[in-house]
Amino acid sequence: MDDTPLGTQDLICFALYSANNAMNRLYRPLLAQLGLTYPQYLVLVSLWDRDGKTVGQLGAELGLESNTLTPLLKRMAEAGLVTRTRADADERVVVIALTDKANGLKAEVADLAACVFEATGLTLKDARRLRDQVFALRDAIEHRDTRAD
Amino acid sequence: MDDTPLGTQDLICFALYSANNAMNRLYRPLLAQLGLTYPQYLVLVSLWDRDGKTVGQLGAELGLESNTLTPLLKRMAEAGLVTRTRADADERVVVIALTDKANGLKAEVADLAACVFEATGLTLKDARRLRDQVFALRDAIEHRDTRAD
DNA sequence: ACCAAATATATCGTACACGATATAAACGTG
DNA sequence: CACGTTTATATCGTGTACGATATATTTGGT
Repeated sequence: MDDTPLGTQDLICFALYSANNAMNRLYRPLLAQLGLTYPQYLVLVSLWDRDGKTVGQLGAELGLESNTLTPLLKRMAEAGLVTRTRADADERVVVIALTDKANGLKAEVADLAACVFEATGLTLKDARRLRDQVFALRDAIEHRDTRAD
Repeated sequence: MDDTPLGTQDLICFALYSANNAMNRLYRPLLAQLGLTYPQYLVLVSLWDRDGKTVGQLGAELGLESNTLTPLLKRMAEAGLVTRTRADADERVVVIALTDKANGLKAEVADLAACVFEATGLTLKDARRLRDQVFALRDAIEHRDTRAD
């Protein structure tokens, strides 16, 4: 019927894709000064909220699985940022805990996050609204059976 | 002043990150049936709008550079989806053109895009508004001198 | 016409993401 | 208390992204 000549600039998925890439390009050099990557930064933020999460709990929060998290956490452990310990109660579980070195980065990371927020040019209110809309979109596509088979 | 105990769920960058990951997880199995990855899909959409773009033009549109595009386009060429030709006028430039095989995917890709849009659960109006807000955020962080030195 | 600077791709190394699969520990039902 | 099932993490291969760097072509000033 309609030819729907959709260009890349019309797609909401491309908006997310290119905005996420741009955000990474903004974060990368700042985090590199601290020896961190973006997902490693997320792990720190998550553990500063509550330390001692398991790999599975981190994955549930960040939307990642062990195939991504295990090597990432091993790199963080090698860098002296976290410890990886098998739980006593259940030997399958690995508990991730922050080191003093990681806790020492807290202030610098807070500055960096403020700097990034300022770069968005958004008011706190607008940022919250946009954030929640993006989360809602994520949840919509995550919890949907595509029924494509 | 304030300790701002920001968790991952408070960050707009994490909203973008996790929504983009979720979008990829939605697209991936659908595109895999057509032998495509997500950025390869973007290349097709871009070239369906106007065929015969150079690597640099594709990069400007998609926000990527030759370090990402060159291997990606080589894989697409190996898969028989595009041709890569040095321009006569300027031998530095590589022109990317669609093959018949790529054009044959147009209808299936259109179905797929419609399916993804439906999964967002958004009205056309809301999707456009959100898309433009996300693009605006991207442009804000892209065109800002972080002045972090 | 020469040659330094600019431009367009390409190459390389690192670190994600992810589907598929493997391994090992804990659990449950008989 | 055996043993199949479930659960938690790990491993592997592929394909991005990206900074840094390399290569090749073109351009511009003299």
